[in-house]
Amino acid sequence: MAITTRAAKMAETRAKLIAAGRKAFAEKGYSGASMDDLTADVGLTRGALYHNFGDKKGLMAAVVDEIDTVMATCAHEAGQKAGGGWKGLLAEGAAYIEMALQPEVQRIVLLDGPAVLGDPSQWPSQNRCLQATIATLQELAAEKAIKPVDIEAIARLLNGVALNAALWVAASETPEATLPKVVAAFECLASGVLITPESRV
Amino acid sequence: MAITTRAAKMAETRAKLIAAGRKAFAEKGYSGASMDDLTADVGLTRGALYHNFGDKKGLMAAVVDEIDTVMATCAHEAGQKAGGGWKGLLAEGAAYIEMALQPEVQRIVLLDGPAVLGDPSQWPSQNRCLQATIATLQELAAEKAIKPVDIEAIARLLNGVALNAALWVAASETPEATLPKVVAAFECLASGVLITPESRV
DNA sequence: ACTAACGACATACGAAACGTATGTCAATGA
DNA sequence: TCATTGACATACGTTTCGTATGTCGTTAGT
Repeated sequence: MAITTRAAKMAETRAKLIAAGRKAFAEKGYSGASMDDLTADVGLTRGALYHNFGDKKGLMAAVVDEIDTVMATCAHEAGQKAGGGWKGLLAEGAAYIEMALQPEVQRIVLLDGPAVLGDPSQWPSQNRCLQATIATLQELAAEKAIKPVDIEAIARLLNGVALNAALWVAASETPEATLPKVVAAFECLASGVLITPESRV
Repeated sequence: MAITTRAAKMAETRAKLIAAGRKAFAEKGYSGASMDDLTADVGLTRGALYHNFGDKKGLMAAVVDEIDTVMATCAHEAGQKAGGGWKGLLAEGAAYIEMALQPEVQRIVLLDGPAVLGDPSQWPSQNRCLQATIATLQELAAEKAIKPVDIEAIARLLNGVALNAALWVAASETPEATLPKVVAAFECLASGVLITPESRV
């Protein structure tokens, strides 16, 4: 069944380039990554890259989208597993923070991503994550559990807190010790939107 | 009094390069800024740049430090003017958010800065701002006004929220309309650290 | 089945831009 | 006055990106 149709081969090429991009961007940063070296690592040349992704930034966008999509999915699943609602929201944030312990995530998504692709809130993958947060908040708003504030604003800021918290944990000298403190602080700030101060749904 | 001692001339050279750096980095981004063009704009060459700042990153660090120091000072003054304490903390955050409406701040400090210089919480200027926030929080903690959480964690996250909020406002299509919503959301989240839910000191 | 067209990728080329190594000129100190 | 130092300019080599062109296998039409 090793039939190699063109489409399959091209998909394989794209996958190989994205994988090489993840590695190179994570290890050397965006500007430090050479497209010559990167493509040679998987037995290709820059021709394949420019044909598939347009330019260096195009590959970066594909890499960021892949990583960020996985992050959003994992965070959402963590929220569902926690039962949704308020606890789900907290679990989602905590999951997001923990994922950023990975150097790959930190370097590519948190540091170089915004510089190369612009404000993260404009990324399609971030929008998916944002929509999930907004949905949860609307659910809570319907239950009159949270204050009457702009939901999108809160959702964006909450995501931003998680993202920033992740950055700090990653840069910390003792990430394992910092993580619980950050998660607690995150939950503390998040509780600001609750009407009943110590509500634990 | 136009005595041009060497030290004064060198300081003037540094100032001219930093000013040119602010302009070039703001308009073209870090990687897009050419050191040849940048230095030529102020009647110098790359020789002066590499002699004074070591490399391109060195100039970027000087530019970021200058801008960020001004931001920290302004934010602190806004906090003092609001009377310190809880209201001071909110005013500080709001001031920080408003400053990021400037494209120069957004591009250099919020986007390229972290990518080039690493996690902002490691910058000396950010540390000064952080210390101010920590001091205010400790003051509130002494009054038993806030929950018993890790103060440094809260301070870092609060700064992070402000920074992220600023980024969103700046990227927004209608910054003026977004700003009040974001500030309200910021205050909402910040209130999470308060023990008494609706405390307005 | 044969050929023409197309798509995927390689190769060659030109144009920056960075960092360094070297050169130059003015200011300082003995 | 003269040697030395420091601030800056100039020249050079290397690296890298993006494009323009070339090549080969595959598909479609007859």
